[in-house]
Amino acid sequence: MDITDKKIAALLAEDARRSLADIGEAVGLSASAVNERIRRLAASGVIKRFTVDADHALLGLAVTAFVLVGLDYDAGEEAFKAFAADHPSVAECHHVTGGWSYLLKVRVRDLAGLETFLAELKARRFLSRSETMIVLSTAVERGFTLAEV
Amino acid sequence: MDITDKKIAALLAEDARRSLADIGEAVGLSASAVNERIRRLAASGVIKRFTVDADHALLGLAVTAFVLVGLDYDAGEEAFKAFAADHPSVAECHHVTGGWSYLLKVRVRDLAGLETFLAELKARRFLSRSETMIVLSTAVERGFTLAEV
DNA sequence: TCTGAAATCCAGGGTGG
DNA sequence: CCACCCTGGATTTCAGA
Repeated sequence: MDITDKKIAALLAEDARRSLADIGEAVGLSASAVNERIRRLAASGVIKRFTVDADHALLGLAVTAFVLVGLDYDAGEEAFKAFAADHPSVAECHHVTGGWSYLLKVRVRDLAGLETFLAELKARRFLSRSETMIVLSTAVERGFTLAEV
Repeated sequence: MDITDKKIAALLAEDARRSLADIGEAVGLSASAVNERIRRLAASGVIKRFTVDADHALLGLAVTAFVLVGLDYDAGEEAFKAFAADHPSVAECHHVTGGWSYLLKVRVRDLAGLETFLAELKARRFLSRSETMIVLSTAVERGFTLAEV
């Protein structure tokens, strides 16, 4: 896990389809050496998976929202996490410090879909309170850059 | 943009290194037909980019936090967005509805790094107020699943 | 669907810390 | 001695016809 590995990881985060030869040129290694490093990065878990960024609006999920959840602990924290993991609208679920228990990032087709989602949370008695912030626009969304490492 | 395209996109979101033949088998198409569809998905912008999910903790970014920003509009909204776009610690920046202007997702090495980041925001007079939620654990983090489409 | 071109993967051997 | 790198060829994947 040296600086070269980090450069390779950053290059892959930008474009995972870059050829090994290209990456090698950028970091000053042969294609096979790069291949071996990527294999190790994946094996060690630094690279969790190869994936694609999709444009959710084009896929019919026009609305993104963040939901601050004040959990009703009678309902069970594990049950809540299981619900979040299983629910297809939940893109992220973080346990956070502060006045709220969890922060959810949800993606739904439209505002009606958001209302349905919130109704589900209420029906299952997970909420003691909640606050929803609808995303109007996203200025930045990225994996990571080298500078921050 | 039919159901097959969505299936392909979902499969790629799970594992972008799956072979065309595998994907073809899953959706009932030949490898080259899949190849052509992926090319179109990328060209049309449904697939924005191929990338990797990295384990930020292993890369030395142990702390993730969400910062709710109440913008001081004298400082300039465009300037703030430019700051967020350029700052390596900012993973996401969303303009949101509700009592706060922006929601930032930041990744830093440690709590000292978080403090430094907040100090930068203050030094540039972007904040009229702010609230920081540190991520204790992340239960869900994924691209998208087919069910939600 | 087929085919040439390109990328990836693997084995072997070499080099430096 | 171990970790890492390079070369060269076999195999797979890819993009266009």
